[in-house]
Amino acid sequence: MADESEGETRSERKRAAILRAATTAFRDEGYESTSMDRIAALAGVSKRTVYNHFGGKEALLGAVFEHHLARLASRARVDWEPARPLAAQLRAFARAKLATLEDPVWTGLLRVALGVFMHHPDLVRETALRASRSDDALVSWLRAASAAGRVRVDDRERAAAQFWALIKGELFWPVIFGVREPPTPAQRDAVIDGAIELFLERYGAERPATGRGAS
Amino acid sequence: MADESEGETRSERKRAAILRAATTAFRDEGYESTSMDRIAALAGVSKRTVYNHFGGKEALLGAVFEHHLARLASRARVDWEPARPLAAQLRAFARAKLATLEDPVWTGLLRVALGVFMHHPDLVRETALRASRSDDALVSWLRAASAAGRVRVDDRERAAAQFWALIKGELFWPVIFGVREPPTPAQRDAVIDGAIELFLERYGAERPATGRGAS
DNA sequence: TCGGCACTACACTGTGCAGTGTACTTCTCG
DNA sequence: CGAGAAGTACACTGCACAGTGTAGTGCCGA
Repeated sequence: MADESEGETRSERKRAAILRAATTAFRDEGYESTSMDRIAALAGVSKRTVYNHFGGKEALLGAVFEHHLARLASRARVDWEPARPLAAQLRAFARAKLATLEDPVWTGLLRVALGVFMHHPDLVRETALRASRSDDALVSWLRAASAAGRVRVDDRERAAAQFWALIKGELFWPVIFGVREPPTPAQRDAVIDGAIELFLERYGAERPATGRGAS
Repeated sequence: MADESEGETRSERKRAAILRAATTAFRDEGYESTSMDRIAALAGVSKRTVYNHFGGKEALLGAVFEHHLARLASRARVDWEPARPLAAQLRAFARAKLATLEDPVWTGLLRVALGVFMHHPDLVRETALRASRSDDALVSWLRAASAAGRVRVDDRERAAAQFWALIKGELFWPVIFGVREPPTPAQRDAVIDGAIELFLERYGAERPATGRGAS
């Protein structure tokens, strides 16, 4: 939590405080309903300082968003490992991506940011591209697995999209939109396993028997 | 286009005009950026009249949303037909649901409404429930198909969720969020076919090859 | 033709907020 | 210590807009 406010310039400390304050304010109150005065107060900083650090309200939201995006980007990635069962590797993919879901700060913030960016098609597109960069990792993985003869996929893009659709459609969007409670780890794994089963039934090339590989 | 402004009370005509104006205004400008004055002007109606017909801004958005929801709800549904191939029936499901995507008024409006409702968890839940009512139709369909021995599905809810996740994940969310252009009919059908293929490979019982009887 | 309902024009309140300008204080670092 | 960068307090501009009150006008049905 308070691990980023140590041993820095006064300026950097202030900046961090503002970002933290803005994060919770935006998340809890929404964008429009959060005033810059409130953020300043919450950060224990003068309003002027907020404006000295960030161009304006919109820029501040952008900075907050970037900040957390970067924070989350430092999550593990998955590489092709010939020796490991396909299901296990796919599970790792899914878990890594869904790790963001367990970060309530992020989900709340994303909700708000989505609402705001929705009216900024350019921003959306740009940010979405960066966020879906990780989706591409699965494409590479599929290429490797395909070369190794472990999956039979002609259209890797589509297969990857399908996999993510299965995962996100059940676990991500419903949570983002508040239609569903965040899943328990057990539920989450059940969905992931279901998705992997569906996926490998079609694309997997190694099916031994009733290989519902219990790991 | 102008098919709902005929032969009605003056009051009803005005009301319709307001709804129409609000629709385009909200869709084009977003919720916050649209003033009631602007809607009134656009509808060729005095601001006071707007307030006489609708409680306030939020209520107006609600009414607009309801209006179009009702308009779209008058779309075809799909029933279990033993004689028809599974794939064809599923395709009908998918097409019916995606018909809304071809209504640009609706997508634009949904975008805005999502942004607003995002801060109203109760409203979201209620509306989402109504909107996902149609998902349930697939569950019933699966029950019938299962009883007829044409599919082997234990968890129908999950299977239905997976199907919709496949469809929406590739065609719905990306369009709503403006990450992707609306698909051409050809692209749309390609995705649908891909989803159906994946789905039936696992759940279809009329498939010759990879039989996983197990039960 | 007349009564009343719906609509209009418009002024007006009240608020909330983004963003700025400035004189003053505090911190930090050489 | 001393200078300058950064922060503070606060007053203030300007605006946009939701929502209301009212006095008058047009419309529609009986």
